[in-house]
Amino acid sequence: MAGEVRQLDERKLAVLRAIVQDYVGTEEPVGSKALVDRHNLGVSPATVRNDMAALEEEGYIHQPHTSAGRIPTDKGYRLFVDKLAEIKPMSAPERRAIRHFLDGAVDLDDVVARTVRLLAQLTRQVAVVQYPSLTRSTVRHIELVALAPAKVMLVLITNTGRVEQRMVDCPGTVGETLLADLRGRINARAINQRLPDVPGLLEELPALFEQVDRPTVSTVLATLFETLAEQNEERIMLAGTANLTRFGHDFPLTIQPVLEALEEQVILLRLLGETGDAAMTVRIGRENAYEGLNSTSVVSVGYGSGDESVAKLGVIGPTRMDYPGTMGAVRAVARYVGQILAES
Amino acid sequence: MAGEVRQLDERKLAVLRAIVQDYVGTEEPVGSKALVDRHNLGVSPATVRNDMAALEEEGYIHQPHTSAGRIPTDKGYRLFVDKLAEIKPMSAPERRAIRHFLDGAVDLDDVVARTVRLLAQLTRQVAVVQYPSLTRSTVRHIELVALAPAKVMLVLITNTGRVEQRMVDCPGTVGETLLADLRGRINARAINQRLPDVPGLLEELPALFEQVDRPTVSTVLATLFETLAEQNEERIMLAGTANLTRFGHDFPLTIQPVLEALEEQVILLRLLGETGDAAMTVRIGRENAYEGLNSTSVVSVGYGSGDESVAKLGVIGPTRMDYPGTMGAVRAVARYVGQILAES
DNA sequence: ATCTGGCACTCGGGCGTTCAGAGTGCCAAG
DNA sequence: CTTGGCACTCTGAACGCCCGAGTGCCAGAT
Repeated sequence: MAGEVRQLDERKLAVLRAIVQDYVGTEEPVGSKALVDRHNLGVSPATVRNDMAALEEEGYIHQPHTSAGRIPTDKGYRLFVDKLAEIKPMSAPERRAIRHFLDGAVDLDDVVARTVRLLAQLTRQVAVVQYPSLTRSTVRHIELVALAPAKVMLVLITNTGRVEQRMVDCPGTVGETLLADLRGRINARAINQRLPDVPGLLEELPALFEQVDRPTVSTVLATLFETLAEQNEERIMLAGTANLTRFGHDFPLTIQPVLEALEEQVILLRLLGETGDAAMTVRIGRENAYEGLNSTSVVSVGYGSGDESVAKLGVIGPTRMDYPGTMGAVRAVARYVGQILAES
Repeated sequence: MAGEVRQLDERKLAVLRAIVQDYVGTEEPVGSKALVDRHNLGVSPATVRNDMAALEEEGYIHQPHTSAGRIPTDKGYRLFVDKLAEIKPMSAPERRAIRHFLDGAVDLDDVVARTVRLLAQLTRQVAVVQYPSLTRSTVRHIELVALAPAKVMLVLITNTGRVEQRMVDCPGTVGETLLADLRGRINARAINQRLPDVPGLLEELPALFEQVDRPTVSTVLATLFETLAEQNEERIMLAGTANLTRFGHDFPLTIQPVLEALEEQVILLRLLGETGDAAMTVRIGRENAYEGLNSTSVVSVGYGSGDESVAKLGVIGPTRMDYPGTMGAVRAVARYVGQILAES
């Protein structure tokens, strides 16, 4: 049949858009009168009421009680984000400020710290930034250092500036020549390779060494592979939790599960993990898998030094948030932090 | 004159103690009747009322409005903590659980992460743990690695398991022999020395090298000293912010400045910095320098691997907290994490 | 000298009532 | 299909009321 999903005509969409905008601004249910006043849709309140009834019928808005204004539902926000809103670009001064603020960073930690604070400030919400993950980055250098006769320190440096170090307890004494040899061979093969590819490239390495040295070589490599694989080392930085106080009126109930979620790196990582690599993702209310965040929305996007994403960042706010502005800020910050990473 | 500070007799103190205990339990102003019911002070409500009047006169308690019960003031809590309360020792099973939970840690990050979670769980408040500071610890090893002709990586490993690394851009090419020489001399002098003492011990080092190498040596040493001195690299880990929701009824107002404070490493570091090294410190309400924490209390103590403290930890909670229990938990956790550090 | 019971007083908070305003749905007319 | 009109609903603020918990004080008992 022709209209299995009933088509909403142009004006009804305009009404929905207006409702979302007003509600986000005032935090109060918005009625037909107020709507026609503030937005000049060229029709009367009565007409708007009819449209509202239709929108409610379709599940885009809902009224808390009879004779109150309307509030967008998750579905309403979803439609708004998908069809009705344009991402609001940052103004030139804002872009300059972002750029300038991030430029001051001295190392990777600092970049991430500045990014997350910046994002929290711009959006006035809770910001989350994932450290550039080891998985996507490439090897800049691998170093082996003898600390004691049978103790070696392994240091891995990535192109994103991240440094990981591990102690390796070797089965026997490790000579400096062996170490130098091993170091040379590892670096020759691994430099500029993506981390997940490295184990494959080093597989045949033990066979190239003398029989007696093979246990040592294998031990070192095992630790290296472990370090490379260690996904759980993915770290996250948070800022702007104080903005939670602006969440809603039914305060403690909403905020507690959110605070709990924010403490669980695992939950946050999963949250960001659901973000598509390149495109910006918006998860609204119930769309969030973790139910503590059922009354929040998450706007996230990947960022990276080159054209591909090495990590994600985003913000968490009430479903009633300024989506165009938030999305604009998130996109801009992701873009600039990517540039910074590429330069360093 | 005899009693410049009016002496509070034994019973009045007992009344104060009872008030604090009850208020902490119920969160409601406590009246004379309720007191004699729950604690068997062998006197009548009327007598208690007289005592209360005296206590109020002295500023230890106060009533929100006429005809309400009494609430302890900061001064009342202070007296309670100083004179009336005994730190509540952990039970044997609790101690075992602490020990067991901390024993599972695999590296320093993990120790700190586990400690802070544990503390938050035990006290049901916000826990803060400072990373073992570079200042107090000693050098285990210093490593120099040539990454490129004029680029050296410097790695500092401390006895607390902390690893710091820096890139050094040298004025000219650095030969491997020079590097080995320098590495040897530095380590010979610095190993097992306290970090702040190291610069003094290495001062004369450049003079021992050939004229041409001195700029390089000086550059490396400068970076090393910088790393040693870098107090601001002191990191802090937090947990239990969700417990803030149990703070009080006048919620958003109390919680916002606290959340803000928790995000500022600087504030937290200063907070912990005020802790006396060995003794446990309790700062109650207004005693906290930072005014956002004026309606909270902070219980903190130093911990360390040997007999001396390398860092601080503590909890932040409402002034109305269970001081004996909290202090017991803080002390126990500090003790055990110290042991763990000493072993590793 | 101290404790106790009694008593009058105060005040906050819960509860029901009232009232105004905002907003709705519906209908009949344009 | 839109509009103005109208009757209806419901919330939230304001008000008044009363109960009860708690106090301070005093006079008498120990």
